[in-house]
Amino acid sequence: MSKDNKEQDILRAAEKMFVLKGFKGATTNLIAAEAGVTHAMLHYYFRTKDQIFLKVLDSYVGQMRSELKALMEEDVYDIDVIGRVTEVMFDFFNSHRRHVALFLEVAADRPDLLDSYVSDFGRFIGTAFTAHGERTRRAVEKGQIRDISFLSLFADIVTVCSSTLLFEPVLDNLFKLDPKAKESFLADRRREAVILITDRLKITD
Amino acid sequence: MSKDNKEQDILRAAEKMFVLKGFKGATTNLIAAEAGVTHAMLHYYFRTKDQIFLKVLDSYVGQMRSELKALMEEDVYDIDVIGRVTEVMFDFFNSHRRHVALFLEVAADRPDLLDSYVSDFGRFIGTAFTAHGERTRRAVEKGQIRDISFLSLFADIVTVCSSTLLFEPVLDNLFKLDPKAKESFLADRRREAVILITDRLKITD
DNA sequence: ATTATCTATAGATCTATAGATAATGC
DNA sequence: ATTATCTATAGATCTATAGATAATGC
Repeated sequence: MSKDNKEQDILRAAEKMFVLKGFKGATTNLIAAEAGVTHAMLHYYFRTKDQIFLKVLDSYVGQMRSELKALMEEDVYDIDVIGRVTEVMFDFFNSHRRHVALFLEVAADRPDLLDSYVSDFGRFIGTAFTAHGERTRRAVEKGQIRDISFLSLFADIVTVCSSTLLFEPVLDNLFKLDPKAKESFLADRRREAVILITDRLKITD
Repeated sequence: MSKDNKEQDILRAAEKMFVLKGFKGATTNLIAAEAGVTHAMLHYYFRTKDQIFLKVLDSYVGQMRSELKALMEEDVYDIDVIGRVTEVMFDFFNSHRRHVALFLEVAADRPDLLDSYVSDFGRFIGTAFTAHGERTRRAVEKGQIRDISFLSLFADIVTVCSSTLLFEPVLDNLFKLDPKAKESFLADRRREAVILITDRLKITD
């Protein structure tokens, strides 16, 4: 009713449609219909589709980064801790399923939309990676985990946690897994993710 | 010049653009420009954009399946063999990089385009999975590899081999890795993929 | 004659804006 | 008066087709 409501409705609708249909697929008409207004309203509040996207992204990046930061704050050097971090990362990707696909689409098709984040992002990555790189190096030295760089470890975790979720459309539409089967498959993948990461770090001597 | 040439030119251009821009992004105009004809020619030869896509896909599915079949023909029960299969799978995904992303887009947005493959695909998967499921079970029984189902093993390999390549746009556009750095990163990922898979299968007793 | 190619155009649909009207806040 | 909302429409662009013209194969 009041300004804030419609504006928020539009942002919520936009987020839903972007995530569901991708950047190109989420037309202003579709978003407007979902928000229960005419598409002219989107332009009234946000001028352009790009800016709506950036607004949506903005509300996310903050949240995502703090979640990721919390996740990386742990002292990563113990195998059990890394196993738990893997679970948290899996759940993180799981609860942001289609967001990752959206992010990849935009990175590929409209990297300009992400420009304003690049330097910021780079700085965050930079500090996190030097700190964790150091910790990882010491853990390897002390023989707590097998030889690995932090970059490889991070890429390993992202890899095993995100991949299944990116293939979700295949599970849904091609294999036609029913929700129950999918749920149990995903639970399997979560266990497997932890096994893959921790086994790789165990010292076999 | 002759009919076959233009028709082939169009298919080649279509494949290139679909892979580069995705299904939605590869407009008939773009494909026509790439092929050096007017877009009316695409309709003359193939009637619709959907049919062009299906023609392109057709030429691929055969090739991909035979590659995949060759890859799965090995008796999968020895850790070294599985390690080599992982390398082959990584190279397979690497040489079909953007095809996987295209496939995921179509599976999500236009699953109807894949309908004609579903039953066929299902049959292939079905036979392959029962055969390999049995082999895997025996290998586990004989103590050659640690307890795992073939489905999990297959999903593990696909996961560790495909993920990095799906994140390629992020490496290119956000991290702005130069080709040299990317190449060495990918070589790292390839080694890591093998390590992850084989370590998970080793008997630790 | 048949096949290949182009121009022109129809009909959808998309983003964006102009301008009229309704609602709200003094 | 200002803010919010809608209708109508401009201007791009996309897929698809009709119909004219050029090239090719008898």
